[in-house]
Amino acid sequence: MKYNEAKEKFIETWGILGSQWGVNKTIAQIQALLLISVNPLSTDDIMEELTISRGNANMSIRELLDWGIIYKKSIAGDRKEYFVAEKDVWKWSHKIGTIRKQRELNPVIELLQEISTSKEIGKSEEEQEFTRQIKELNMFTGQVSQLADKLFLSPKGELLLKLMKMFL
Amino acid sequence: MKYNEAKEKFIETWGILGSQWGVNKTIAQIQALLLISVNPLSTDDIMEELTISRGNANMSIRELLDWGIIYKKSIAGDRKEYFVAEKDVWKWSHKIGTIRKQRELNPVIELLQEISTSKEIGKSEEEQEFTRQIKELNMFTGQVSQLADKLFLSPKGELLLKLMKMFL
DNA sequence: ATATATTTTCAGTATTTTTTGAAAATTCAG
DNA sequence: CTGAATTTTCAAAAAATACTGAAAATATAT
Repeated sequence: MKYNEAKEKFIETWGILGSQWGVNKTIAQIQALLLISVNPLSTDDIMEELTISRGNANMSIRELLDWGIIYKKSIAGDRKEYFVAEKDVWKWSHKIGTIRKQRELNPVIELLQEISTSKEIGKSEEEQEFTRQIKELNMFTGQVSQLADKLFLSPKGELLLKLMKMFL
Repeated sequence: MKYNEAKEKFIETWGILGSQWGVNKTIAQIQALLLISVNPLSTDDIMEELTISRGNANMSIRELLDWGIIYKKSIAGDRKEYFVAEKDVWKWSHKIGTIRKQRELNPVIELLQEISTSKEIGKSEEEQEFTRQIKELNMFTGQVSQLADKLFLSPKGELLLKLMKMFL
């Protein structure tokens, strides 16, 4: 595969992956574009490369900045703002993971916790089964969540590497 | 929190979580409903409980059957079909994980692999940076993917439990 | 076989999400 | 300041996704 085809396919595929996992396609594509770019890119560069509107580019860039997985970079003698990606896979995946866990998973975990400990749920077969199932879910998510936190805490995915060596 | 409120909130929250992660809301809600239900439910039961149309219920149920996380169950002397959820968290999350990994992640992994080993990508700074970044991504996804496989292979999440004890 | 119950399909509709583009706001050099 | 360059905002349009409901297909009891 030649460079240009590879680049296009990568950006396209990354966008598809994003949208399948609840990340807006444009946002994923901008990250992909910046990830593989040597130089900082301006909003206009990004608009042109992905053929998207200024509004879309601006809002998507802002979201990536908010996630902390791309940075602003000014270029001397140029009024435009430029952007670069956080290139360390571990760092950006860590950030995405942490933010999404907090925003999306924590509400669920909290609800499971609250239901698990509620004293107001009765003892009928129906209500018991409900509580049992919620508790099981609560335990499971608790475990996964803790493991994820631990993984994310270790620098540069060292723990991940250790685990790999230990178990594979 | 009382049972009815808890049940409603759980189903609602599970639906939201699903849609944030690329799973249709109705599908997630049907799984939630069946998960906490003592008895098998018919299509009509599900339609009524979630106030959705027959078409929607039918198609969503089929998808859950395809994923293998709910089962058909016939009730003696009743012509209707009934459905029960796979209640073992480990089993159903394993199935979802495996299917989504294969459908959505594998195409990306394969592309990264192909680009990583392409002999047609040149040595300009631009193309080198591209290859470097793709290789890093390839290594990372390879590691995560292997760990995931390993986790999913161990029965009942024993490995997960071991990891927890070992590291926390 | 026939009638009835049940399930499936899918064209049309509704809803949600994403994108556009132009106006408004901001920034900054002279 | 002034005005050109740049960025931001957001109402409206477009696109993608999900849902409905009724007709068609299928299954089953008598």
